[in-house]
Amino acid sequence: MASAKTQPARGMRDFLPADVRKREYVIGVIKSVYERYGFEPLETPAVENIETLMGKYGEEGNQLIFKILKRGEHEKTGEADLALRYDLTVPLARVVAQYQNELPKFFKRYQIQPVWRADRPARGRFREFYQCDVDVLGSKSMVVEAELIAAASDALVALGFNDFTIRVNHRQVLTGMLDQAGVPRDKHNDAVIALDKMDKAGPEGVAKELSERGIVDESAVKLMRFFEGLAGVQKALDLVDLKEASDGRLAYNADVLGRLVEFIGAHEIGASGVDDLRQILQFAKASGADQRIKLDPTLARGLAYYTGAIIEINVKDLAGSLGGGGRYDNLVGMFLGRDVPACGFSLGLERIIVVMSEREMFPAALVSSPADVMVTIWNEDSIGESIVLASELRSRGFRVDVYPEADKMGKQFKYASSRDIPFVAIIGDDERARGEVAIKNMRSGEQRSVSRNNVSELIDGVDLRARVADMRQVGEADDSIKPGA
RNA sequence: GCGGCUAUAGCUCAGUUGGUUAGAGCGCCUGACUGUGGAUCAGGAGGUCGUGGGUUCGAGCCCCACUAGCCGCCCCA
Repeated sequence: MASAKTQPARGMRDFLPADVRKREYVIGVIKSVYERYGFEPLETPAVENIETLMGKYGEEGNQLIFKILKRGEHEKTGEADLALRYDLTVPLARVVAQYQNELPKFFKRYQIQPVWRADRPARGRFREFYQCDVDVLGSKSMVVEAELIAAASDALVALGFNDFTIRVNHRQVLTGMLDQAGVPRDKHNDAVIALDKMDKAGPEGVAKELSERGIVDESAVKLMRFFEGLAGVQKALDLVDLKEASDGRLAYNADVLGRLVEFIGAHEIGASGVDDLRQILQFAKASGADQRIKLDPTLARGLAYYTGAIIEINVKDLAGSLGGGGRYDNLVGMFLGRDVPACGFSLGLERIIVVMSEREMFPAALVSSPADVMVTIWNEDSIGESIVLASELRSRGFRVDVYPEADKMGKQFKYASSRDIPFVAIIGDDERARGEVAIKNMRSGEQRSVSRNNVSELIDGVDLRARVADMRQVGEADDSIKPGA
């Protein structure tokens, strides 16, 4: 037999049962939090017309779109007319433009589906991956930003995260800062890319890159002085012994806001951006999410469609982000010809899973066995009886596996053991003669016989509803499992 | 797209300056155990050393290309 390549395509993955359980658990938690915020579900096709996607993500984004060649007689032209969706935001904008009359004035939707990018795979980065998006369309109010931040924050907390940072910036603030520093508009992109590397490359690295990207020294010095000022604030706060770490965060944000006002001054666009940030902090305070927020004037984000606030969530042990989003007030306009204000946020499922696995944050119940009870088969003649017993147990709510062959008892027990099934039911000749069934508790090793009607008495400690409820709870340290188990 | 590292049994890895028949642990299968898993013991299966070329009397080892994976850059969820 010829052995073919069995790996999935590059950057794509198969999900075995344990993987799927983890994924469904995370999706379930996120979904329930999103619904608690009044978001409604939406699904869109994997494939979009290529014009729908092209030009929405910037130059780099265009290259990373998975394109689908024309089919049939046009295939040989090598042209593409369809493409796999690159994110969930642009399809949403299309949907809103298409169904504007059927959707509510303020459309709050969540969408958890895969997207595809022809990117190079890396840790936490795949070519097919799930995004968990929430977006609000129809309002320019910063209440939207604050609520999205609170929802994403709640979702992460519900999954057991407590150390994430929600970085917030604003496209208009970036514009204001760069204008005030005297950076010409056509160099804004270059400057932003350089500034974005502040946390990795440090001030020296950024200064060097600014100069390499053709930002004149005078502008660069103004910018660097500002950011060194911010770093100084952070350093000073680190030295103070605060009661709560979040107090430092709040003090820092207040200070940054003040410095931005000062730096941007009367610059109209910039000042309105700073005002947005002020409001976001104010509204986020009401939900308590402000303690997670860190204003970060170096945050850039690559997607071309953002117009206002930009948001990104980070944890220390992951180079990339756990999620990101922002305001995109004129993306819908590209489809509709009339702007609809919008803002959204996306959590990256794969990255959340990478970090949760490494930190062993998944609840133990997740890796539990595929069944509560396995019914053995005594011999060929008793197969029917085993199936009847399985049906009885299933009707009582147990998850029941029937060993499919009349194998040696040892084999059957070994199989149940290897699958971590907690109870094994046996109806052998003796049991049958007495109208009983033997139940062995595989954890304790104890085995007892009871009449068929009382079987469930011996299968204790198993309650599907309790298990599901347990899974939904925030994972505690001693409630966790080994990754990859 | 760029730079570095890696690829040997199902898994984790040894493998000497290039030299007969490539090893270990774990796992798997069989038996000790005619109605019972985990522990122990005995035995067994499983590798064209990622793929393709090259150097050499001889390559798991050296060289080249390709593929896949990891780390960094770029970008991103």
